[in-house]
Amino acid sequence: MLAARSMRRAYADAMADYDVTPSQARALRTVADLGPVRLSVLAERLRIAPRSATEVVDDLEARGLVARGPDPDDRRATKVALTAAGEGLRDRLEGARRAASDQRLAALSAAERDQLAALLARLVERPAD
Amino acid sequence: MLAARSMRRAYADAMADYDVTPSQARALRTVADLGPVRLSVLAERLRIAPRSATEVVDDLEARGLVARGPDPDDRRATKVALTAAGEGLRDRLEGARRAASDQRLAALSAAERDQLAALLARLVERPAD
DNA sequence: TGTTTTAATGAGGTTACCTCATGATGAGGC
DNA sequence: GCCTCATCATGAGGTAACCTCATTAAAACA
Repeated sequence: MLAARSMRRAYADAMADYDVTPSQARALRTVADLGPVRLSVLAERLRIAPRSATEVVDDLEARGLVARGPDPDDRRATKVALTAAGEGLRDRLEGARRAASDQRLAALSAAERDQLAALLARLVERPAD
Repeated sequence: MLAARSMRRAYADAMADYDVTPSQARALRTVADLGPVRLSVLAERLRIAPRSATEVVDDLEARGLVARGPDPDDRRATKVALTAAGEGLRDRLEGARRAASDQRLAALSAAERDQLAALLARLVERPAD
């Protein structure tokens, strides 16, 4: 947990330059991953209430990073997609994240990194038994 | 990060039965670790503003888990210490935490756990260069 | 056709933080 | 010994990121 915390802090520091809150960065990444996505699906993926997703999207939209559009399959729903500005920021954030990650992981050799990844994967794959 | 998140969630679930918020649990652990401690030191250790430490301690004190007392060395300061009830709860929380941890780590052999611990320690010991 | 469900959002609340101001105390200069 | 300045906890008031519940529009079903 110590290692994870220090890594998360490194990520947060890397994000700090870009004037997005952690919650906005998470939402931006998720929208990028899912493509044009319904608010309710986004909420589920972010593990927040649908009402809260509305707010995060409001913020991102106000910053011009995402855009709301109609869902052709359901006129009640709204689809959220990245704008060009959103994609640009997403790429820069991803780069910063990767740089922070690489810097940390430089303490280990390639073989050790693989070993670590394998061990952690074993921990994760454990279902909720 | 995935592994850490799933572990943190397991911890949170384990805590959920005991009617303390994560921030209270953290403060309780920290007070337990530091013994009778000044509010300002507690704040620093928790990485929150001194004013915020006052609030957390207010909550814990209202629940009878910690008690404020004078600092013999400085009459401006207040020292916070666990009560008997606080120690009891701390022990129960620690037990739950350990149980959750053990359950997760059961996916690995003892040798693998040692290996994992060693690798993570290498990541952590990296100073902020 | 009418009822029920589902999608997003308005209204208002909570938690865990924050900053700034204040009163009491301690510490250094002279 | 007194004066100034720093430091301790806390009052007052604010914010971010969540929440629930109520509402409106549209879809699904019977």
